[in-house]
Amino acid sequence: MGPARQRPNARAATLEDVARLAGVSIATASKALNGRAHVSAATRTIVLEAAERLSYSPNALAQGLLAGRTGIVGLLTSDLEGRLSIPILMGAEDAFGAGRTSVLLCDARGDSIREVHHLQTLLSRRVDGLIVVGARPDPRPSIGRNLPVPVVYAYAPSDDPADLSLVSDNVSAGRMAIEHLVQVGRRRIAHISGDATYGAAQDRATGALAELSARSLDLAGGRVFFGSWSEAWGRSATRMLLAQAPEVDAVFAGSDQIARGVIDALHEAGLDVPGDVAVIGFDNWEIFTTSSRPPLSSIDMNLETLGRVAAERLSAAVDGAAGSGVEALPCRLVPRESTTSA
Amino acid sequence: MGPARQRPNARAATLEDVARLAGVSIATASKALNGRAHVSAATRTIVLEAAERLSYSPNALAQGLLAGRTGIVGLLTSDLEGRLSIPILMGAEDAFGAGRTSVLLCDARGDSIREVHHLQTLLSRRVDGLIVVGARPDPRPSIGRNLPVPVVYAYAPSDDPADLSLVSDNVSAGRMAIEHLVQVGRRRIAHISGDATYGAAQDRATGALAELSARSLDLAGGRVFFGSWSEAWGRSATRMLLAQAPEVDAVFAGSDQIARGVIDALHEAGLDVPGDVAVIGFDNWEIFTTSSRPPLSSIDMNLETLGRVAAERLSAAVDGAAGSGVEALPCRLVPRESTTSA
DNA sequence: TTGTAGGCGTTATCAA
DNA sequence: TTGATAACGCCTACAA
Repeated sequence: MGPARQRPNARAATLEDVARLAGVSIATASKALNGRAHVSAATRTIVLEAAERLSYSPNALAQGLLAGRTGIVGLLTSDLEGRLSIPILMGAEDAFGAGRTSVLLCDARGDSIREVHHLQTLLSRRVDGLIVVGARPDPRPSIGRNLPVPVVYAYAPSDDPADLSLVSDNVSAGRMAIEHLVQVGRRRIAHISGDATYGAAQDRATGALAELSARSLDLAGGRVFFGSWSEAWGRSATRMLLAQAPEVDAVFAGSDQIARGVIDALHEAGLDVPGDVAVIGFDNWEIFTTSSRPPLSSIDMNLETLGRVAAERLSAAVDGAAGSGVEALPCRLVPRESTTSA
Repeated sequence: MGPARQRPNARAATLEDVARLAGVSIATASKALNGRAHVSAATRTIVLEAAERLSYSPNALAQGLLAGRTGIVGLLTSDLEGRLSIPILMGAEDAFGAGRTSVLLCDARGDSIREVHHLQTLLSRRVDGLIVVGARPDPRPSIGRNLPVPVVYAYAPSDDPADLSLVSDNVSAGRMAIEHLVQVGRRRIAHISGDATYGAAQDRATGALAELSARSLDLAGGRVFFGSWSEAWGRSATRMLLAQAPEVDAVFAGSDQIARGVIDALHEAGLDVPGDVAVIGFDNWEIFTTSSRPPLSSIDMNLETLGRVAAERLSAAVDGAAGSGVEALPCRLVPRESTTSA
């Protein structure tokens, strides 16, 4: 019955342990610890000391059972690399406020069976909300209506318009890229992008073409060079481009990897970046942008913001009607030396 | 009282709802759903149908409260990019068996205050175990003894020998790299690595030197080129190397990024890879190994295995004494074209 | 100011 | 075979 000392792997102390050590009832201990009124200062002090001695930390399970909310949100992803999920997760953590809400991360690895399985596990754990992150920025199957928790899709929108989806505004990002290149004095701008079946690739191209057209400029090379999201494609497309439009003075690449291939090929052709040709990438993936020669300007999709807004929408949905439809969030241009003014 | 249809955001059904719909007691419904004996086949069918109709899924909180275990493990990381945590997380998920155990991911972002905070949150949520993933492969501060749950450190070991740590066997990985290069016919091998303050860099170099010495070979360039974990360092170190030891026929790079810089500089010097010089990297980071020209041989740290073993050790620790000390797990060599036999 | 008691959803024990 | 009941740890009306 003496004061319990910490022992290796001691079982966690309960409120009852604290109350007993403090010589008060469980109810009083609870009030004291939660800062409720109707507790004398002396009693409060005694209880707090007892809790301290026992390293008491309240059992969040029991609290959750009672409160009807767990303070946990599920993050269901298919993003093997984690390069999408992690920033989104961090944004969500920030928005919820560290400690108040935790994130349960489940990777379905592109397997819909596993996804359903994870979904059921998350629902069983009574998460307060769900963020679904797709692997590519195109509509993906909804995980279902009538779920007992609010759901927000991030990066990849749901194919059900009744769901709420948050995506990057790729159209305006395309405009942004062109606008920037024009501002640094370029006029003969080409666009080398990735897989044409990606909606994001189409959207970026649409935005870029719209902005060019608004400025009465033509696309260098006469067409968008769609291919694959690889460095190799960036190289070979650039060779084709140089053959068709040797006067090109800027390239808007659909990804940072493509941009690296573009720069590579430009160097091989004896051209200087940005002296002869300015290059801007997409994704702002640091390992590419900073190791590139010269450092690569790029467009950041603000994934942290996506996560933050997802968290806000979930919080809003808990107490009120959930939104629906697709919400496009702005991207951000990060200028570096590859597009320095000539 | 009629059968409840699913409604948008309907509250989750409880066991009591199922029992009522099936016309049995809560106890019977529980037994039927859990496949326990002493339930008639007819009753079981009725209960299962009721559960199905209500999309019943048991409240894991209530189960956990009773069972004294939550089926959740915490993953505490400082790995901003997620390139360590995600593979480790996936390995752990696999080992636990999907669905039986979920992983709560917390990123401390290198901030020890935040780390303590996350730790308390995780303990409060009564996780069954904790995996701590450091950002760099050197001893890191222990999160403390006498914790009420078992802890395994992965990638970065704890500085307290009483803790259990799982790390990659960098020494034997260094031997492995040299052995491979020798097997493809190389004799004049150099080692360009990263920051010398990293224990892993030292270990890999130690292993490499030991293997060279065992084969009576000298290190090309006469010393290990320590620098930084960057492509730029790979390039400049290679230039120095070529000036000092133009006869070099292989380079063991301390990371894939360094290896890319090495290959770059070799190409600039008019040398062929692997024709003139073979190059092997470290980390087996796919975006680098496959986009490299030629595709880069590399050493994989088997992070999934690290996660899997961490999960196994945690499971073992739950029912029995936890281990302690540092356990080194083998790496794996992935050959590609950059070290094809000459 | 303090303590008693009920309930959150589930499982297990024991009686019917 | 079934069902009432007691936990698990916590919070909160309400009673003392």
